[in-house]
Amino acid sequence: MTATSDTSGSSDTSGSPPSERPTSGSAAPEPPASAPRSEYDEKLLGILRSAAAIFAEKGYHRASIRDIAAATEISLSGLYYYFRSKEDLLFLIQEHCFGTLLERQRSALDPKQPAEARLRTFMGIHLSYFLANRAEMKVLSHESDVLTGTPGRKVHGLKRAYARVLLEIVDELRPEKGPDLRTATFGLFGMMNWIYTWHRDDRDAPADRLADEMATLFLEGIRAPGSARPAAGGQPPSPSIWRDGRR
Amino acid sequence: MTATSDTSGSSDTSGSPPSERPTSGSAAPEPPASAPRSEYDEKLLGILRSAAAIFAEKGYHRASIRDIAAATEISLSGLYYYFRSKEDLLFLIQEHCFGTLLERQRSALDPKQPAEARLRTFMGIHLSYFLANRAEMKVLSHESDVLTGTPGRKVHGLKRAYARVLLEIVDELRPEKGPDLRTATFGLFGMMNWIYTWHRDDRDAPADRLADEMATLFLEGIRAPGSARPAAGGQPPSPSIWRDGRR
DNA sequence: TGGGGAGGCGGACGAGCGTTCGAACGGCAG
DNA sequence: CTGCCGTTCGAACGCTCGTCCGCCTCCCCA
Repeated sequence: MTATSDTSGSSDTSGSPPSERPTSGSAAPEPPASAPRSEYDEKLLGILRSAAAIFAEKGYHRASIRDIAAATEISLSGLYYYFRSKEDLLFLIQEHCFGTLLERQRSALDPKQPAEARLRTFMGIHLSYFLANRAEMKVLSHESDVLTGTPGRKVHGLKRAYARVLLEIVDELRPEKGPDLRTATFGLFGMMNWIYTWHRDDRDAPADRLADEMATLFLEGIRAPGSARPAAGGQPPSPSIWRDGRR
Repeated sequence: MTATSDTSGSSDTSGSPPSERPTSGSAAPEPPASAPRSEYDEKLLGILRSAAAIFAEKGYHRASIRDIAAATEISLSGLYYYFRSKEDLLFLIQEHCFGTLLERQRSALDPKQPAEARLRTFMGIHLSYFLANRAEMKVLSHESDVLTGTPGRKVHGLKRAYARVLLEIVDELRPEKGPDLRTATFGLFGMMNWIYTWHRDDRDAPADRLADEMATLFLEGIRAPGSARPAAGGQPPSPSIWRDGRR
């Protein structure tokens, strides 16, 4: 695992208004999670939150900076004091979310615990963060391939690091001739990440119960003795109606 | 279940170039799936396919009609002979895909078979269609809330009907005090639909094997005796770093 | 008291967007 | 041959977008 603990390095080559990008490092060792921070940071965080909500609602490309200006009550041009471009804004949101999530998992997971307990911890944190920050997570899922160049690579790296955490847990859990590791792990991710598609606070269970139910389902499933016997009748190859195979 | 078998009704109020929208009804009883169709239909289908690929790659809003014109080698204005607007184009893609998928499931599922076999059939069809028409499915997932008004409602209805098919199967499978029906079903959908995010033909299993592995995992999981004991240590409520609960 | 920088704003710019219009082309019916 | 109709196109319209420029207002510190 490459030491991805650089606080702000690489891409921040220029110097926007406040010399560089000020204190918002993702790996700073501040113990209490709610430090007062500077007024600049406060405001930036507020902008990120509003922007995430708008990106989630309308999609990144359809949302305009003017929309964000209206929501934050900052003028169009005034916003550019806080980020360099619309892409930069998206990057800040994605990096902040993934960074926070990764940090939380790492500090909560105890390697000495058995894999099952770690799986439940992981899922609990993942789902509660997901449901608490739904807009941000939708942006994370939907606009994952918008960013290019260095920022894109940075977010991609965070994502891969995050996935690796779960991959390792699942790998411990997986019996000899169980399902394929990637299939099981990303299947589990799908189960969790699909949530923003259907979950409604007023009729579905809260995060911790969802995590429990999904964890149980997954744990029982992955421990299947041999396999639940694929059952004879699959279905014929059935040609695509899209005229050809569409690859 | 409301009789949602109307062939094309409601929204097609106007009359675009060829009188109305010609033969492409989703419930027409043509037995061989590969009818030659008219030249107009051929060309429209080709446009839909190209457009879906572009929408999948760049996202609906970022993709321009000019992009589609370039891909199809039809002039910008010439395209408007085949659809009324960009939204209409998206609608045609979504309706076609959901309609095809739903139709296939309905004709493949035999109510006399046990629930487990039906689950495997459903998953096999779903996953193979997904992987064969990846671009279209990405569009279906990503741009599901772009359409408004009548077209939006129509696609939404297809989606709900499709979900209901799986909901009913899972409901049969689910034991007394098993997981919540919606959680289990949409968890399963998530497992399958997340695929376009990670699956790569050159390293991951093909659709039918994926379907088998996921089905086994799910079947063993949902049949868990009591439950796999939620294990003492969850995690504390842990306040969102997004300053407040972000609801 | 005065100078300077952080923070903010109105207004404009060029580019790209979806859509439309009127004209042209080719084959078939009269 | 003449006229029509399905099909295609070039060129433009009006609009919204991201971004930038210059100017203003405060407040802090010397």
